[in-house]
Amino acid sequence: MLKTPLPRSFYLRPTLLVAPDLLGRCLVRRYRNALLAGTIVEVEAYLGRRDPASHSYRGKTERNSVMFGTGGHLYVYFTYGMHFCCNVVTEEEGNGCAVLIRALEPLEGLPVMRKLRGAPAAGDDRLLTNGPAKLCQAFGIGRADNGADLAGDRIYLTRGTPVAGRTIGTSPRIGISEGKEFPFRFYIPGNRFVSRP
DNA sequence: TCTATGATCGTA
DNA sequence: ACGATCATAGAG
Repeated sequence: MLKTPLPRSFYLRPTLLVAPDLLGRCLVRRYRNALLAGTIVEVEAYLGRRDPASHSYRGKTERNSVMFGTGGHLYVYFTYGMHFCCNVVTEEEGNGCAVLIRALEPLEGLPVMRKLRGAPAAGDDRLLTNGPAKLCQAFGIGRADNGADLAGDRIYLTRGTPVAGRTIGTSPRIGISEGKEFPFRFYIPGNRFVSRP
């Protein structure tokens, strides 16, 4: 596995090209002294000001300001009073586009992930990272990581094993009330760590 | 100030 | 199906 971070140019493309291209890539996270890693198996695209399901739909606020920055940064938000979720910002400054990472297949650092997830994931490693809030907890991602540069050395993506376009599954996005008609969820069919089949 | 609600998860 | 639990945004 190549350990060098993907270049900035990877993220500066149209979001609907980047999102499926993230499948099979590897998320690497340095957490204290541990190295955590996982393969991305499920994502959702959010298309900025023209997308009613996007946090950036109503323009820039303090909460979503990272979304309006340059691609290649991490947008972390807090929701439902208890969960963090993380997105990869795409395209150029001002567009407000991002891709939500919804599920990972753990590769390295499983013992640390089990400790961070605690009892809810006991006895089944699928429960470590098969959801956007679960994977953030397993990787120790929180408020402090909002705005992190993916070209840095704390959190970044590596090339991994890209997935051929024709084998990618699509569906409507999960948990939204508007924009349900668009198939902007992308996943690896049959992978055990996808949040919903 | 005040209030409704959410890109969710775990338990029943 | 439902409760937990609170930051955020928009209204007043």
